[in-house]
Amino acid sequence: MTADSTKRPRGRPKTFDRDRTLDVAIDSYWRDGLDSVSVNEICRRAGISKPGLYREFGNEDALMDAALTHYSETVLGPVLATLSDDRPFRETLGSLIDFATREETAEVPAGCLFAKMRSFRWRLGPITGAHVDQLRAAAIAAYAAWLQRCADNGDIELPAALETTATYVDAQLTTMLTRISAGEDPKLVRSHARLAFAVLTDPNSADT
Amino acid sequence: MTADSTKRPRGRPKTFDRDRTLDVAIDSYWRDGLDSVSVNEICRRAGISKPGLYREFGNEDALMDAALTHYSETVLGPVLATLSDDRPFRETLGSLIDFATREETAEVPAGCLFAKMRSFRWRLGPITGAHVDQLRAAAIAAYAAWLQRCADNGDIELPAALETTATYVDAQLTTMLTRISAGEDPKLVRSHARLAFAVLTDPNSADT
DNA sequence: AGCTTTGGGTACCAATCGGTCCGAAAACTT
DNA sequence: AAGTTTTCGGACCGATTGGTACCCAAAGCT
Repeated sequence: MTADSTKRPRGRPKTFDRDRTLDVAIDSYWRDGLDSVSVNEICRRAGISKPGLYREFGNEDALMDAALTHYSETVLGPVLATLSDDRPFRETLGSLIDFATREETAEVPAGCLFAKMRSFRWRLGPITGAHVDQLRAAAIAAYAAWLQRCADNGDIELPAALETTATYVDAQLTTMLTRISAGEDPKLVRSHARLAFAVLTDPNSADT
Repeated sequence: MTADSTKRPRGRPKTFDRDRTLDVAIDSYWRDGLDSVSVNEICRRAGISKPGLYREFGNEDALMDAALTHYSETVLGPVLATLSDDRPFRETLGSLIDFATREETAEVPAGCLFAKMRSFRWRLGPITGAHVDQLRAAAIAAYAAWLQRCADNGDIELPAALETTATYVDAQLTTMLTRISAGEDPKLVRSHARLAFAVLTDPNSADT
């Protein structure tokens, strides 16, 4: 049931390409950082007019939120979903580290748009800001569920309270993503990841 | 030999207070972040005119550099100097963590101006940027010397190459400072510090 | 007093920001 | 052909940015 000429609505046909604009916005924010890409710049890169963009998204806050929504559906969701797979702890952790230290390609920038938005948190508008908070809570809950399951399996031993450990994993991964985005050497960051997660992977003596 | 009325230079006497202006700049950059304090704002807060500031410092880059210089002399230097004290590893590490997770007071903002500049690195001007790079290298060298000495003493066992371990300590402390600046709970950050540095403080089985 | 020297701040500059007004353009309906 | 409806984008808005031209005030020297 493709729209036929008979189904054409009244008025001038729309030529604004929402998806393409969103792609440009995501890539720009992701690659260059939220604070160095203005609305003007996105319009320039997407080859659209500013009123067109504002008609479609409303304002900058809503544009960023739309970008985050699309990003979380296509990138973040799948990554967090792998936490539910029943694989050995070390294997899943390795996947997470690989994701966090992925090098930049022509198609996909390094780092993570969500991580960038988190470090930009206090400058975000109310819509995007609330969305970031919600996604952050969801990520930590996913980490917690994963860790709890691995602890129940005897796959790991929790080195601290579940909540503390989950936020620790979150903080370490976020830091890695930030550093990769900043252009640091992925090899070095991975070495640091091994040190940071040794407290989880190594059988260590319990101390005070 | 205080300058007497006889030693007065020609011309109109200077009323511009460089030290006070620098104090205002440091406090503003430190407390509010480099990216949210404009030159205009600093002039407003210091109660000086913009040309006055530009006559004294030249441009924004040089002003930031002057702020960083003063900060490194009064805050950063003393902290890194404690690394040369011959105290037990855990004690020195504890001091570093206390410094990094210090809560904000009326006089001293939380976090660290240098850490803020590092996360702002690619936006800094050439002068301040080079200065930050140099201070970063100095900090890592100080960490390396400290760790090497503790390893020689048998106080710790290096979990990785010296350079890797030194940059790891640097990265973890910087992350802590950033998170404290972002308003995170110091208690939680300190818990995470215990986890992150367990690889250094705990006697752990050497693995691959 | 006048001249020189130095420091002061008002008022401006072009560029950019997020955001909007409004008339032209392109389709369908009559 | 003449409306109606909808979307289009050029040109504009006020605010803010880093930075400066310029004129005047305040001092010592002659």
